[in-house]
Amino acid sequence: MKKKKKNENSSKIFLGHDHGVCFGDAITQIEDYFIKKKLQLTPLRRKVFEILIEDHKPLGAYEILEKLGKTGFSSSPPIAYRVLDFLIVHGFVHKVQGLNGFIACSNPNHSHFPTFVICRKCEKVAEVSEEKSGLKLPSPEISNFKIEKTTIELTGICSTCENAEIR
Amino acid sequence: MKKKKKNENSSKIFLGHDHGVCFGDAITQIEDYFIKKKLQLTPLRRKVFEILIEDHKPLGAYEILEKLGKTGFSSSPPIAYRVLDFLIVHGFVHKVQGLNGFIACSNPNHSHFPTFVICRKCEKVAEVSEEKSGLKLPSPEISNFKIEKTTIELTGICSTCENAEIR
DNA sequence: GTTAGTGTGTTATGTTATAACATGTAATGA
DNA sequence: TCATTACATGTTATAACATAACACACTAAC
Ligand SMILES: [Zn+2]
Ligand SMILES: [Zn+2]
Ligand SMILES: [Zn+2]
Ligand SMILES: [Zn+2]
Repeated sequence: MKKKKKNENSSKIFLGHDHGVCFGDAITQIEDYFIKKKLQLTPLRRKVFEILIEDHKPLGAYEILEKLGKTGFSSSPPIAYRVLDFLIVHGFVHKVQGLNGFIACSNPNHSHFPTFVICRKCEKVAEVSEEKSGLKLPSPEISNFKIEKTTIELTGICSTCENAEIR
Repeated sequence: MKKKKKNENSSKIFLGHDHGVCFGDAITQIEDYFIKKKLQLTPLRRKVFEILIEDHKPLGAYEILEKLGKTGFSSSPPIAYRVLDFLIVHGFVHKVQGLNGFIACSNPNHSHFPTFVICRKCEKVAEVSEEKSGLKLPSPEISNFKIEKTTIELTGICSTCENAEIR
């Protein structure tokens, strides 16, 4: 039998939240991953991840630092940038270039090339998987180029905000 | 003698330069566009565009400022950022987010959603059109989101650099 | 118990971008 | 004619984002 599943969601990528994992799940996932990979999920790293997963929207490094400071950690810039780099390398955080912000991955624990859909008005950001976005990358052979990392960000206006616009 | 067709390059997007318009052409194109749209191609705007088209690679705002300073213009930051914004709005320049750099458009004068292919080793950057990239954006209706602007950047290693790598 | 690797902290600095205000010039139109 | 507007450029100061370099503690390995 054919699956219609995919298209059900794809018609409203930007509605609701496409939060594959929610708070508890996310913490469990990162714990498991760190154990499996023999990495240290230190209090600092855990805190930074919690800050990001909490309201699951992009935060600037300095916003994160402020929150860290309030919970007893150092709030000097290298602290945040180092931990963020680490979490990015291991796929639990992405950088949203267009906002100079950092966001918890919606579907971590596997390598992927996500698309970020960003409403310029309400500033909501959705992470959309390759399948759902309908976006297909060029095959490496064709482009004669080995893709290691992608930055794909679609900025515009979500239907909610568009309907609310007067112009 | 026939002219080489564009798709001859499409199997090697990243080789040679995918420079749809070269220096003279580019200047002519921007002149025509500005006249048609009744915009002022002032000496400053022209100079910034010339700087970018000259070696057609991404330059930082402060690199551009330095070059401006050497030719008698002001070299205070707002000068560059304002002109760059203007040229971006009118489609003659793109920002390469991954490099905090600005690059002259390879195929200006029409609206498009280009892909930038960036070699992390030689730092060459190619602007690839939607057709050539093989990359297809989700249709607006499907995503329930009106795309106004895209940032699509593929970072990795070009075949030339890969062949030269020891590892 | 020395060494190497890792994680966090600190100070200082580098890089990228914008806010706010000032001046000049040309077109518009009471 | 002379205000009004629009626009282009210039200046100063500062904001926002990011990294270099060094210090110190902890642990595991040798
Ligand atoms: Zn993700
Ligand atoms: Zn919105
Ligand atoms: Zn272009
Ligand atoms: Zn290369």
